[in-house]
Amino acid sequence: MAAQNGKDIAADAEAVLEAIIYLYTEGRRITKELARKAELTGPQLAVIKGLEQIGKLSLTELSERIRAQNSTVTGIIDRMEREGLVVRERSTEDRRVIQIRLTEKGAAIARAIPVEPMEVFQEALGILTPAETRDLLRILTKVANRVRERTEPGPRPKGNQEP
Amino acid sequence: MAAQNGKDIAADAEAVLEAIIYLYTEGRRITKELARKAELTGPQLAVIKGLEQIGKLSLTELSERIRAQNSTVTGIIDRMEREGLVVRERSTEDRRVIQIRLTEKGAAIARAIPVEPMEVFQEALGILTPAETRDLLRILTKVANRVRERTEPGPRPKGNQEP
DNA sequence: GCGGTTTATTTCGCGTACGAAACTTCCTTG
DNA sequence: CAAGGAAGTTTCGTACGCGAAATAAACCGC
Repeated sequence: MAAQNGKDIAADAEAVLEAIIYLYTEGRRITKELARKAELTGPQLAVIKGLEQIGKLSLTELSERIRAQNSTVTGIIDRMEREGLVVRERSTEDRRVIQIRLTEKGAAIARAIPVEPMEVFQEALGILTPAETRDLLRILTKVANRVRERTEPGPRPKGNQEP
Repeated sequence: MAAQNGKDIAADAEAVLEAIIYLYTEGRRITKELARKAELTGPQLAVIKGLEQIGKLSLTELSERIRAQNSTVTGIIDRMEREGLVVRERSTEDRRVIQIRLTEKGAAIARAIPVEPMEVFQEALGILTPAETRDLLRILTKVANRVRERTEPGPRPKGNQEP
């Protein structure tokens, strides 16, 4: 029951990071491959699946959903509109917002792709025992919260010292 | 001690994935911010730190180190060479390979950036008990190996069914 | 109802990121 | 040693991905 020294901890941190990077990039790769069968890119598949579930989303809502900046999503929607997969519609209530919805072509593709990208992970996580899954979630959450604390010191994500 | 049903497991998988995505993207964000202080980008910082450690690397070795394709790294090195941070040298033994090493300017910047991006994670992992760290590593490795099995079926990563 | 601020989206410039094809050099094998 | 393949790098085309600035519409207080 020797306590771990600094070197061990550093090595473990490195290994954990390795694993996280591997899982993340592999997840992206799998999503991309899945999308390719429908002539889509990864982000485009995420958009189509999001719209299929909700039906209609503003550009900002879509951005939050796929974790990207608005300026990025503008480009993605541009290309998808060019391909006839989605349409932009200006909202009548608030004329600043653009609603995005699937065309019939887009909806058909959404229906044709059965699985959520997430499912690959669910399958992999399925080999863990329930206790392991619980532990994993608990420990990861603990680490994530710690990182969050360190990187979001105050309640203001916008203000900074030089105007 | 009821067994978890499918819905619970799906929710857990989603939450685990959330945490992994969060940790990964946050890691990138932190690296990027660190790099910005030296007028670098994230990948450029990774290159400089890699070269500082090893001294000299071929483009392919560098690609593996920063987990990117050769064609991507070509562009990164182009820009870094333009900025006078690195130089390309054709190997005399094997004239196909390009060795990349830091210039004095690049080395100075490497010295000026004290921390490994990794340290933020080590700090965060520091709040775990040794047992938790071990468990985390063990479980993540188990999941990663499972994904690896599923995605690398045989010992030949190149062959496929249509020639 | 006018000026000032906020919110939603787009534009712009730059830097990855990837896969396929081209190019050069090296290495086999007949 | 010549033909052919393999390995290392670059080029090309396309698609993110981000932040800063621009634009347009809504809101707010008075």
